[in-house]
Amino acid sequence: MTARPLPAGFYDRPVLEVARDLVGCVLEHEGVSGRIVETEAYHHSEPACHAYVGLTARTSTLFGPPATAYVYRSYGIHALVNAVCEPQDVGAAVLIRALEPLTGEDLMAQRRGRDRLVELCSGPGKLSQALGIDLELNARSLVEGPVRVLPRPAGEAPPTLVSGPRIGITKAVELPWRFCAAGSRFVSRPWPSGLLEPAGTTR
DNA sequence: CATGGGATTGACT
DNA sequence: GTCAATCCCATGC
Repeated sequence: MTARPLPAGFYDRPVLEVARDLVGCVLEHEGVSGRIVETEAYHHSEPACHAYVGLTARTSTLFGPPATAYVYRSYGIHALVNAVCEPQDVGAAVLIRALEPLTGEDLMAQRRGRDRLVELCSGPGKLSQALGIDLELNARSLVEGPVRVLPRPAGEAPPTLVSGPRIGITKAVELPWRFCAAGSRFVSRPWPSGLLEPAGTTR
């Protein structure tokens, strides 16, 4: 049987909670899917977030209802996928940064132009390419699809998390708002050894 | 209307 | 380690 997507209420919570809880869940688009192994949280109160500038044409999705996809173009080339969180009028989202491929690996490899499993979804630009997600899917529902997030498969234990600074930003670099499945080889970068820190022991 | 800066990736020294 | 590709959009004149 096919799992039902996470309900909208899952996203209508503090973005840091959602970022942690999304690790281990499954991102799916048209039969191609992967287990989420890396996320980052963004909130309009801090300058690394696009929503920091307030409501504009670009950020309207972020300030919209939770459980929608915020997809934007990065560096002119890549589409980055986020899950909008918190109530309407709060600009907050979780960036999906890496997946462990689960289904549709052949199509992923074809779209990516590479066949090594670890190179298919180990980065936010890579995974959107592998899943065939582009800017047209911005503002679409993550419950209704076509891009959906499914709960952690039944019987699967919640992953142990490690947290650390977010990648590739120049502002608010000190916030430890990146979350990875401990030990996963599918994350976008190897974990900095000095920053290993079980998320459960951080507050 | 012109400009500049990216929540990245892959190729290359 | 360095660096270019490439385009959306916020900002400022």
